[in-house]
Amino acid sequence: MRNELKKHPAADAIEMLRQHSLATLAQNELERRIISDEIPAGTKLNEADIAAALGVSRGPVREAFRALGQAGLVRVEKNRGVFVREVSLDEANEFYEVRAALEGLIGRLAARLIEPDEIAQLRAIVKKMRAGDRSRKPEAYFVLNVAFHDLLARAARNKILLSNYRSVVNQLDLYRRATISHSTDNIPLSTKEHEAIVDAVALHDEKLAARLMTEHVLISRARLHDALRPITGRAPAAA
Amino acid sequence: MRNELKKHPAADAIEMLRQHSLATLAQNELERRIISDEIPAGTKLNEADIAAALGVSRGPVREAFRALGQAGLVRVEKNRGVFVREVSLDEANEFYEVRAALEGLIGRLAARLIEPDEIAQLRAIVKKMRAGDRSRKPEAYFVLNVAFHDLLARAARNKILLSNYRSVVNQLDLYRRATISHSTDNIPLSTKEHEAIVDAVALHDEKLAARLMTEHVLISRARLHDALRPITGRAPAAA
DNA sequence: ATATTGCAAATTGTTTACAATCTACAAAAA
DNA sequence: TTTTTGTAGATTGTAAACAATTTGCAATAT
Repeated sequence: MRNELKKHPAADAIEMLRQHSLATLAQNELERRIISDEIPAGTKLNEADIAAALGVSRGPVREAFRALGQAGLVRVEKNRGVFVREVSLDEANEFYEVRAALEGLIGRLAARLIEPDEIAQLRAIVKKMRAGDRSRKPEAYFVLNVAFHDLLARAARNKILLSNYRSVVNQLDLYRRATISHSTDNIPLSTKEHEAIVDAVALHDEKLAARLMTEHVLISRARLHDALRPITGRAPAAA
Repeated sequence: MRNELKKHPAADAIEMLRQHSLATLAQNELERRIISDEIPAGTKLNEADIAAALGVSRGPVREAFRALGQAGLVRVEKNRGVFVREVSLDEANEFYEVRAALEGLIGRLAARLIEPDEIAQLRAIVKKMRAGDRSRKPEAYFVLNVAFHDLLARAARNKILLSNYRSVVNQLDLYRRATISHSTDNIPLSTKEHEAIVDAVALHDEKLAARLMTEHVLISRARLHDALRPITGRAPAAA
């Protein structure tokens, strides 16, 4: 048996540097900035500028670009540069369809496999949503909404599903951010749906949870389109 | 209006080189070799060797590695190298769950949007499957099976769904190839399922098509596990 | 024998330099 | 004016050089 050393506090930091190359660092940092809308959709990403900003050379930045391109967060055009991806209305509709299917599976698996403490966490989130209902603070609600859905996605205990789900959500957010800053949505109704979902999951009712999750996504899409129609002036394409 | 030149035959080749950098070329070539099992799962990919084989420098190869890593086809370990991804049995089960959900959506959308000529193509594929039924040629059947499912995925007319579907299938194949070379599966039964799916899609019965597709995937998984149990000696984890 | 240590070679990570392409803008031509 | 052409600068694509880490294999110690 190998000599096991007691873990020193600094070991964490060492392990961090051990696994992360400059390319992954750059990738994580750019992903964070894109998802947080710090760098808005359509922005051109200049290699030299980003390399300078991160204090690295262009090589790692180019590697990060390739990964982000595959993740669908940027668009790479040869000899022209890379741009933060812009998601069209049609693409957003397609993403919603896929997300609805994935959330349906999440609902079913979560209803089957969720742990009691996770149910408690879900109820806590919904409680906060209800509390903030009157204030209608969109960004606060948005954070809670992400936490709610991500917690459920983790409760499904399927890593592949989780990563696919997160990928779809990230790309879909590129659309939402670009249009309205995730409008008021109609928070009270959405919160009621969340409550129904928690109840179904807590009762381990797989079919109901799956159905409610799928419907919740499609209703959210419809709500977003309703909020959008007065702006664009045209009805979104039918699903 | 701009002066439009008639398209010269060589224009295609020029357009090819115009859009593809050496990095994307390397990515496509490696992806092809991995998916075709020319490079089997677990293989270590040496940067210098691959660069030399493709006649390029290491830079583009490293960029390709990053994209393939994000696509889930290779695993990147810092300072150790990149390896063709190995998909475990547990991961394969997770992939099957996700694929079942995606195929369900594909069945529903295809039933809604499929064109007559596509139905004819589906029937032609199934006919070939039936013809080859007696010979039980696994690799020939495998090709037809891929064609069948990919055609349906395209018929769903959702680019996002299509790319997600293909990504899942590619990664799932890493598992199948590594275990048995996609066994005899029980081709007659599988072909019957395909026929039922075509009928449902041709009748535009969305609910039925969705259900049949989902079940088809889960049954395929069960069949693969049945074929596997005599080898591994243990029952696969429950879904 | 078994485990540990210490190089040398191989491999990966990163930077730097160079080549090719695009962009912007001015000059010339229609 | 409008369009075209040419050129300088900026930006991206690729290759090559350098630095850091790992790996394989002796030599040594236990």
